[in-house]
Parts: sequence; structure tokens; C-alpha cells
Amino acid sequence: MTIGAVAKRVGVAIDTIRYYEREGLLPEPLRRASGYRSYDEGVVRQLRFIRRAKDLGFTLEEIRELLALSADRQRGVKAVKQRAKERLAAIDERIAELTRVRNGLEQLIEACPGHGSPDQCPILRALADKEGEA
Amino acid sequence: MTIGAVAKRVGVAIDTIRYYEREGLLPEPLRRASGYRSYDEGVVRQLRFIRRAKDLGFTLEEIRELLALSADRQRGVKAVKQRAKERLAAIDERIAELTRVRNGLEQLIEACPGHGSPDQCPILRALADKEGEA
DNA sequence: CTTGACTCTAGACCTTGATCAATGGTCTAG
DNA sequence: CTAGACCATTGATCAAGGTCTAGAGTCAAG
Repeated sequence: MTIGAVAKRVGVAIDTIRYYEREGLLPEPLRRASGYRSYDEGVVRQLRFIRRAKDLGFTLEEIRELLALSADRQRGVKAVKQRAKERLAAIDERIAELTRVRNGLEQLIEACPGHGSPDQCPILRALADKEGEA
Repeated sequence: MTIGAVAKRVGVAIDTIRYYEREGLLPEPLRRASGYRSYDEGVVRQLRFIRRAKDLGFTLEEIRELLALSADRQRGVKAVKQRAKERLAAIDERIAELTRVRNGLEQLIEACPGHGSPDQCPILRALADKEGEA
């Protein structure tokens, strides 16, 4: 397969494939005599792996590590599970943080009459002063 | 106050203050004869406003708008409340998305024995195949 | 006066994850 | 054979929100 065919099958841009290769997320493929990259099915699976991991919020850096771990038949599974747990904890933390912000903002909105002087708007007051806190 | 004093009081880098000024989030301050920026208390309040709004997830672009609205004594409050509601909806959406990802990841972790062949690891399988889905 | 800390400007650089442009070679259908 | 699609490389550019550098001027303490 040419790079264009791979890109079409996976639904990713050609430039992105070359970018992942540069970044070490994809192995360097075979080349035709002309220099064209020549891919087999493996790269399709690997690209999908990368896309799904990205959807789970892993960074490319972390994905590079996951790919290395998944190739390690000895310690791979344990380490992968560990990484996944760390990711889960990070997501939980982020959700908690967003929830705090959300609730603070909601209170401000409820307290705001939606008219009158800016000096009396709890939203603007919360932003301007330490008191009236979000 | 010099820029350095302001930076220290607010807990923000000097460069950041100059950056906000360039970006129109802070007014151009008075200058001494030497060219040094000369600030009054107002800038401290405004910088704190910016910092808190940023903590609520507003972008600098949105903050620029909030600052303009807060100065508009006629329509300001209504528009500010509207922006805050939009922000709240965006945060709710983000929380829902993160929660979906979180739950998917948790299921994978629970299903993973933490040892054995990478081929049997549900985390790696989920990433590699459409089946075994996260 | 001197020293060291502070400030000025313009512009380069950083991170992440790509995306695009320029220039030129290759492949395939007709 | 040739047009048009495809591919190669290098290097620039983008968004966001800063951060840092160089070279030069200024300020306050001793």
C-alpha cells in the first residue's frame, strides 16, 4: 500500500502518517525503488491503536511508551495496566477540578439578576474581588 | 508601581503582564520619563480578574470580551450572564465527555489481569482492535 | 561613582499535534 | 507520450499562552 491508501483506509491525513513516523510512533516502512513508502496491514492496526489511545486522552509521548510496552511480552501487560490506572487517576482529577469550577460558576449565575449595575453583578464581582468568591 | 512590583504582588511573570498589554487585556500604563511603565492599584485588580476568569476556563479572547462588557453599564450584566451560561454549558459537555472516557478506561482496567500475554490484555486489545471496544 | 538589580524593545523560541508550501520526482490511464 | 494524480523532502506555519534573549538604558544603595 502507498501512504495515500493507508491514509484513506484509516481516515487520517498523509502528513499525519509521516509526522507519526518522524515522532517514532510508526516504524520506518519499506521503500520502493522510487523511494515511495510501502506499507502492509500492520500499519493500519497501529494507526488505529494510536487513534484510540488518543481518544482516551493519552499524549503521543504516552502512546509511544504504550507501543513499546505492548511489544514487551514479559513486563508489558503489568506496565500497561499501570499506565492505564495513572491515566484514569488523571482523568478523575480533571473531572473533579472541572466540577468544582462548574459549581462555582453555576452559583454565580443563579445569584446574578441579569440586569442592573455591573457593580452588583456577582459574576463580575467574583472575578474582580477576592470576596464574593467563585 | 513598577512592572516588577505588580508582577510580584499578583504572582504573575513580568513578561506575562507585557504580553497581556500587547493582547489588549490590560490598558497601556503611564510611563515615567525613563520609559518605565508606571502602574496603580487598578492593574492589580484587573490582573486578578484575568487570572480568575482563566481559572474558570475562559480563553484570553473571552476575557477580553468580559472586560469590555464589564465596562458597559447598560448591557453589560445581561451579556456577562449569557457568557457565563455558555461557559457552564461548555464545561458540562467537557465533563460528560471525560466521564465517558473514564468509564471506558475503568472497564478495561478491571478486565485486565495485569499479567500474561499482551495478546490477552483487554487494554491493548481495545486499542488494537475494533472488537474488545473501550 | 559604581555596582547590581531592574526595565526597555524587538523579535525569537517553546509546547503539542499536526498541516501546508515549495520544488521536484513517479506512476498510471488513455 | 503526456496529463494529471500521487509521492518525496525540507522547512515554515498554525493555535494558545506565554517565555526567553540580546543589547541597551535606568534606578537605588553604599
